[in-house]
Amino acid sequence: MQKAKNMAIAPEILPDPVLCTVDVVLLTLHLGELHFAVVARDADPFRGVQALPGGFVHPQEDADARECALRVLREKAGVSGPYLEQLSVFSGRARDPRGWSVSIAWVTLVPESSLEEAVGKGLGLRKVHDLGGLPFDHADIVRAASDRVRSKSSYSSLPVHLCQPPFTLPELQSVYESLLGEPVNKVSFRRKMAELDFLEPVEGEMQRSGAHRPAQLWRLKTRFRQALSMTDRGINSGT
Amino acid sequence: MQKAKNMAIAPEILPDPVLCTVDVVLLTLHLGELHFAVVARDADPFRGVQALPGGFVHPQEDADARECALRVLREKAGVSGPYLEQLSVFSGRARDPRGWSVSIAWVTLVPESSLEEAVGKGLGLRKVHDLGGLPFDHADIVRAASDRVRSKSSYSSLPVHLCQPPFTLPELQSVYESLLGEPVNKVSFRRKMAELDFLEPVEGEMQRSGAHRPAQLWRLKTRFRQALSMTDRGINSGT
DNA sequence: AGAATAGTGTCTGTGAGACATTATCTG
DNA sequence: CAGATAATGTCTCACAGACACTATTCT
Repeated sequence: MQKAKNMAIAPEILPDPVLCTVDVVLLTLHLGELHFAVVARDADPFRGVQALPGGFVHPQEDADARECALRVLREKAGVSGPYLEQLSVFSGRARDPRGWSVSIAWVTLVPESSLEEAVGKGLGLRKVHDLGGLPFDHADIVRAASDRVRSKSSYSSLPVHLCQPPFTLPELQSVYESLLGEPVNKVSFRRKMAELDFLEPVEGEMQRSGAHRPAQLWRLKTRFRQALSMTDRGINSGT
Repeated sequence: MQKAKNMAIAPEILPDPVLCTVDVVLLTLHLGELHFAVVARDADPFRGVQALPGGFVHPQEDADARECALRVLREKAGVSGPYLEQLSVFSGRARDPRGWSVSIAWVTLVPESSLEEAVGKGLGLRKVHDLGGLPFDHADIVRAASDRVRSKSSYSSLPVHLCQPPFTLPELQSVYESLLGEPVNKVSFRRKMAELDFLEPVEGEMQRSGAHRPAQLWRLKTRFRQALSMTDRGINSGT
């Protein structure tokens, strides 16, 4: 990379500076309820307050905003290689006392087991409906994230990222039910999973909780680690 | 560490500057095909090249990014009060020779008739598949916009914004068919419009092209000017 | 009257949900 | 063998699409 300060901008047309940040809504399922991760802020404003993991874009380190979000996730939650989707931009002069700011918000879904170490080091988990005391417009961001995830859950493979592979279909079904907030018909659910075709069986079975037939174990097909599998006709409530 | 006092940010923790811009994909239907608007750039880089209407965020003028996009639309395309939806953020150090930049991209849909004046003043219209010669990553942005609009068209009221009210149901159906790229079943289409419930009849009828029964005229219910009406089960092809 | 398009009634096949049944484990 | 849960077979009803029919205009 030899490219120096090639294209300078004439000072008179340089716009006023905008603060450019990234915030990540890290979602996981804890005791059957959707939670998001918070960390204590280490600087003003709101020093010490629990907030979404985030930070300024570092143009020297981050090739783009996705890389920035991945860095934040690595540094603040010890998470690597997760499903990561851009949510929306939250912007304006009112949301941050330091000035006109842009927050590029991301959503990521991880199985609870992948957070154990970070939770030991101070990462917090809060229910997505418990939004009190969040700084900036982080409550809006979390609401947008959980709305997005819930609505996508009804017609896509998205919820699978909350399951630690390998997992059974009954386990995955209960994850869908937690997100959708209602029971799902078992036969329809399995038909839909077959149609979406994002799972592959893992050889070997699990027996868990003793006295019953063992269940087949499954994992996500690798080509769906970032792309979602979607269907026109959603998964509906059942039984 | 941080010695940030009240509002000021200590210089040592100030991140490198990021260029913050807005780009708008203005879509309309021309001769039954989806087109996007371009304007000649009035400054380097790419001065004189046809590009998406856009520009730097002006923190003094724009309360937030949506207001900025609306200002751009007003100034460069003479459009006011359109349906406007945030598309995505395009970011990184590679997309703009001036440095690490963020483009907050928006999509807007307008009826062709509302562009007549601006087209007379130099606004260009290009087919969404004709992406040659666009600067920056504008081709990616247009692709993302048309993909988004096409996919939302199958299950929402989105295409209605391409129709100048009042319009007839056959006219609206042909707009849906243009976007979906396939014919739609008339009975299903009308059932779906009734279910989505975003239209209201306008008193008076139109007769057009003479010799046949006149059609009822419709317009969008006001509460759907920004919000979309959505359905689980999409509009599918027919006949 | 006839042509042309708007708008509706109705049949049918597909597929989602309900329910019943089989399968396979533990104790 | 009983009990528990996994997995599947099958019936039914709702709804999307097909098709035919009616409605209303103009020439």
